[in-house]
Amino acid sequence: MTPSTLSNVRVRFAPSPTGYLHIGGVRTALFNWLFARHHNGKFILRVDDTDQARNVSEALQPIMDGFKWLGIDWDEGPDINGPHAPYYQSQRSDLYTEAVNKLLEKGLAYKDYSKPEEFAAERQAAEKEKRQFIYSRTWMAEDDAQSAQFEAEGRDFIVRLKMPREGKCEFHDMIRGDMSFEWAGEQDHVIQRKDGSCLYHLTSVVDDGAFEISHVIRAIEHLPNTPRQIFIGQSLGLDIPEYAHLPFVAEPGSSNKLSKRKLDKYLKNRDFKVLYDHGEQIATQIGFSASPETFNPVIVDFYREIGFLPDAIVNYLLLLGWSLDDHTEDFTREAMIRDFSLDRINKAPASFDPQKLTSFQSRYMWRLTLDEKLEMVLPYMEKAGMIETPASDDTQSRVKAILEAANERISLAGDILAYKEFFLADDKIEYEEKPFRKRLVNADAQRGLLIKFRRKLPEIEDFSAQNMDIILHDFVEQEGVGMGMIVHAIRVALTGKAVGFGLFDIMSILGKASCINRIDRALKLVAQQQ
RNA sequence: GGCGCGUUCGUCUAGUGGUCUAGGACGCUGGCCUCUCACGCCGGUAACAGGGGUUCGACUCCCCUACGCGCUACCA
Repeated sequence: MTPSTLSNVRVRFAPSPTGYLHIGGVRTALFNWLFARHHNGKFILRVDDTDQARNVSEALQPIMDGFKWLGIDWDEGPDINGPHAPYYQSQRSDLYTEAVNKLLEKGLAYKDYSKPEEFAAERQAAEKEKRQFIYSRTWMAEDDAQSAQFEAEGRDFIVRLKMPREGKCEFHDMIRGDMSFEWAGEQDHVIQRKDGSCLYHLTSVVDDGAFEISHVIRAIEHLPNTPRQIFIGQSLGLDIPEYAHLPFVAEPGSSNKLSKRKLDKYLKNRDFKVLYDHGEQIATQIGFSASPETFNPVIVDFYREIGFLPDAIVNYLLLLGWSLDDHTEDFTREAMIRDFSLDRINKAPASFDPQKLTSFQSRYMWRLTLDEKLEMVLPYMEKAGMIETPASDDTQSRVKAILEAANERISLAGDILAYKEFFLADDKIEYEEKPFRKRLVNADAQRGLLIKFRRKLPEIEDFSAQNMDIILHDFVEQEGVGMGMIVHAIRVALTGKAVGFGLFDIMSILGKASCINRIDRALKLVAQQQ
């Protein structure tokens, strides 16, 4: 499919205002967005708020913010409107009522005066006999006279679709091919409640028609709903859109659908655990600006909070159910818009893999320039109280030096918080117990070397990494020992840690005075322990 | 129960009847590099759900079974 074969592409994503943006929803929205952009069409956001009465804007904001952060923009929708406003379903009820009336007039829907118990009894009887349930339409009123009669009995009505009971509904799915469903398998679905409010199938079809939606790209769970929606659309005389049903996103290591109702469970999921713990460590240091309920690896806020790059997430999600070929994995926005096509979407569910997402994130992070990294990292350090706000030039250059030295060790912006020892006063360093004992307390020879090395420091003028490299190598050569004999002791004395980036970088960033102070203090603490 | 969708390494996937002793990526793993960690480099592990057809030939087409998922709501 090339842009020239399709014109006037209009697609939509219809989130309900839940207060957070779910990762599966992002993927569906992304595919819609990509399809629209590829065909120079429009991507529309419609708010599915028929249920929620209040706080819609509050619950919608995080969703719109999430999309904006991810760089998924819409051409028509709540905050910007467009030719078919309003974009809130709660504000379009007149249209739905009108549609219901039209259906009623045409005899393609009917008022049903059954009481819920009566209807349920019929259904249960069918279930008991293990036969398919087909409503008897006993309480169906097809004209005013019948209605009056039922109403005289004190009955209320709801509106049901008068579904065909023979023949087939056939349609083409752009991902799955030709579909065929028996009409007999369909129920007389309710489209309007007793209180006049309308149900999803009706509202969705009416709005798709009103918005002139050309392609409905949505999750597979809607596939069996399609016949009844086509029925509604045809009954209303609307153009039927093309359909494309996406495979769902499954939980890590499982074929269960990733659900927004199982947030708590996911915190315990084995594959999510590592990511979550990593994130939590960062979030606790900056004081959780995301709400705890949305701090969850199935929600976009989580990733934003701890310093993921939107491009990494989008690139990862793109490949969850879609591929270009057998080797291309990195896509710029331009490339994905250019290359995206519905016919390369997979049919099978794809399970969400936090590890692979993380590997995309790392790659994207590493590609950033020093200044870009600085920009990302500074807010985290400020929020954690590690540096002053705004950061002085001195601080910024120290952070840059750390960024350069740490290099690939930083995958998320929040990872910078692991280097707080460079911003602590020399007498505030905390020593990790095990390496402190192993490299200093219980290592007489190493400690001896450290003391010797310490004595040389005051004479050194040039504390650059290059020079410290030369000096230390000379030192071990003179002593006739390997680097391993002294390096660990110095590192522990300077940073309190067993692991970290290159020692020469550490010394250079810290500078002469700090190095001396920290070694002296470590040595003093060792003496106290002996 | 009925209807529908799906099933290639642990995971994401390539594969559209012969190029497949099934390719790539993430993960895991052995080694190298090395001041630790990370990066990088070289190597390894591991899959066509099962059974019948069709065909000279099937991962690719058809059927059945199994398993998974969904719809069957006055949810979306």
